[in-house]
Amino acid sequence: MPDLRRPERTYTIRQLCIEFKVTPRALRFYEDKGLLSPAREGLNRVYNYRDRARLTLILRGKRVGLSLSEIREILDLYKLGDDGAAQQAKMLRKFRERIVTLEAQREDIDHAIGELREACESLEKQLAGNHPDLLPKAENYDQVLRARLDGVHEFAK
Amino acid sequence: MPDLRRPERTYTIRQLCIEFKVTPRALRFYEDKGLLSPAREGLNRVYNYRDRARLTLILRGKRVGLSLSEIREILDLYKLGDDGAAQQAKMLRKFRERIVTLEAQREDIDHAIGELREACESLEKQLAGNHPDLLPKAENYDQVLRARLDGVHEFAK
DNA sequence: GCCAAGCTTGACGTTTACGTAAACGGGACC
DNA sequence: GGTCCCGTTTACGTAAACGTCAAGCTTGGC
Repeated sequence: MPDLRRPERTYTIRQLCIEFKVTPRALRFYEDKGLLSPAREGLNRVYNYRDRARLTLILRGKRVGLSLSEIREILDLYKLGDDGAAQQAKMLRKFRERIVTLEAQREDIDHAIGELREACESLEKQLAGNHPDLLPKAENYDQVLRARLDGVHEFAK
Repeated sequence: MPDLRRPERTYTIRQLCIEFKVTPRALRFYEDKGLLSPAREGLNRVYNYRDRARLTLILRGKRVGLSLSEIREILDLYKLGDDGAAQQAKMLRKFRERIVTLEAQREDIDHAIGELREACESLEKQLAGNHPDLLPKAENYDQVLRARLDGVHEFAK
């Protein structure tokens, strides 16, 4: 019996689904699209730690707004490794482009957060004056913190 | 003839499309979905500065990954203003939720940017050693800066 | 031996955010 | 008077990212 914390550890489709809060359909879909290619044991899929790492990247990519095909491109580029210098140069350009895009997105997000904070403050003031009973309390930091430490992301949607 | 910089300024659909780099179809679609409601001059749409501001918010929302219906919700909440305290409380909760989501997204983006930077550095080193001719130069800061000052965002896609 | 649980592969349905084409109206220009 | 050009509505098409059956295999438990 293998040490469950070792890289030799493997996962069933369901285990990964539960851990990352996705459906089996999604994982099969990613496989269809060439983003994952787990081993098989008979017909059943067997995911290893590399598949798990790729899934992490896939989901992160999704969270920052990349399409599956864009994610696939990046994953493929990684895979190519040191195939040819020309490929590497192309890869470098792509990465730089992506960085610029992401930085712009970051600015948008900061902007949005700023506006939302202001709106919250103004709302809090109004409510504090008129209906302090209705004033929802700020989040429980303990909970938020634990969720983050657990790697849980249930904020989406 | 009105001062074009004043809030009284109005816009045709095409003017807004060019300024924000969207298609007429998109603006009509947003209207269908209740995100915009420009005045009419006969059949023709006439957008004022408030419509323009809403469009700015719509596009920013899109950039940070909100769906049109989510954007509509937020816009509607703004519109409600000080209708009822209960509505305000709901709005406050929604805004706080949205902030948490956006902060998580920002972390993802930072993470992704970090990884991409590392990958770039490693690629640059390899290329510098083997094929310095193929090494693409970092972006022209002048260009990037001017684009930003112009409010141009052509990084997407 | 059988049934339920969990896996598999199709295959069709759904939502979102538009694209695209058809058919029409009204000014401006030549 | 024709013809662009810009605008309109209506309507069907599409790509992405899955959801949702349907039908079948296999494996453990009773």
